[in-house]
Amino acid sequence: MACFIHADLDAFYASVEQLDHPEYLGKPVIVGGLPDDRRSVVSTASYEARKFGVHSAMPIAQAVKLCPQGIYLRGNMGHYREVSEKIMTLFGDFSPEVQQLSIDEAFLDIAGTEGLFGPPEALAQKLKVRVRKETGLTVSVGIAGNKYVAKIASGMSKPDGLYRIAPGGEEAFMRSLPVANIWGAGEKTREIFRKYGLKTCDDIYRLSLETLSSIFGDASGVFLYRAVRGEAAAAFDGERGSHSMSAERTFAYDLYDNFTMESVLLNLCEGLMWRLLEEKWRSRTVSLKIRYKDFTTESAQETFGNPVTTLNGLYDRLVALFRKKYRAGKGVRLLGAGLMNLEWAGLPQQAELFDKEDEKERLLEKVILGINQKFPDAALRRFRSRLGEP
DNA sequence: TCTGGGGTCCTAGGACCC
DNA sequence: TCTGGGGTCCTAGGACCC
Repeated sequence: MACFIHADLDAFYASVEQLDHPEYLGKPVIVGGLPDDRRSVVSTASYEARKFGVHSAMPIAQAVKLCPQGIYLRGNMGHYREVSEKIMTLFGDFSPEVQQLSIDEAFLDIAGTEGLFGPPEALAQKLKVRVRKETGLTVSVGIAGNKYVAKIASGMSKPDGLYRIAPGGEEAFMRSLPVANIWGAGEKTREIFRKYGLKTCDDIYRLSLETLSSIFGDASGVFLYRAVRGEAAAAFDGERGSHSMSAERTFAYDLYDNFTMESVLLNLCEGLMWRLLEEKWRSRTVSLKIRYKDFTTESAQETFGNPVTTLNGLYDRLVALFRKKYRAGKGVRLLGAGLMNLEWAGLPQQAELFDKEDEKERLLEKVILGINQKFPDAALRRFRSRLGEP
């Protein structure tokens, strides 16, 4: 019998900070930015902070108004990743099949583990105790016959909860919920729900697949049809399709100057190139993102015959896109760069793809990109001068 | 109170080929 | 002589998630 656990750490970043700084315990902790950081948003709010109405994605400035006595932190992603890895390893002791969904949540396939850990609730209880003992963190757990329903269940058990949907009870469970509980239906979709007077999953359940598809489009129609029946979501299964990597930066104050903006693009390229080499990916498609001061967002991408092999090559392609796309004089609040359709590049390359000069440049760049991880400013200056900029 | 950063997936239209 | 149908790749924009 199929059985899945969804394990989700409670207010992860804020909880880690409270563990590292016991003086924060019991206090409203808001990770995402300092009170004076312009244009920052809340990444995670501790449960104490949520009582004031502070929640994820809220602008820091608004959080400060709601909760002036809060402890505001920018956060330390590297540290959170370390803690996350430790917990994911621990999850591996309870199931051979752990599917990490994000930094703070994972699915565990626990079919056939009964002999070792007892019934699913007993396993979940042991897992919660171990996470608490070894890290001090609390985790909320959902148990169901498929991943989708397990995820909904864990969300309803927060914080520090445990919620099991009995086998076969998935459909009745989903139908009993308001539409707000549907994972995968965000603000825009909820607007359509309101427009059609759909308040509960049962309201959606009563609509035919044809009706749902005509209202929400083919893919979303099928998704909703299955979701309210408590059926597994394709999104959580199967092998991932195409990969991409991107980097972007929002500026505290809008930029107008091309030289400054192209410096930023170079900076973004360095980070991407470093990761591309580290993670052994290859890409032929470069993308650019510009968000103007009025929040309108434009993007451009171009696919080339040959993959990106050097920082110089990546920067040249990105700047060409930028010079074509940027509406001169408009204030820019965000610039982004990306590499799409990544392919595994771990296999030996065909030598003819790269000429000798290119190969020399790649080796030099790799060394400098490495240095850049430690001394960002020095490396940036050096590259700018190499690129012949003023 | 103006709206982060890093991802995935979907849609619609165009180019191109058979 | 007035225009099919399917498949694939590409691009721009959007919705959504944590």
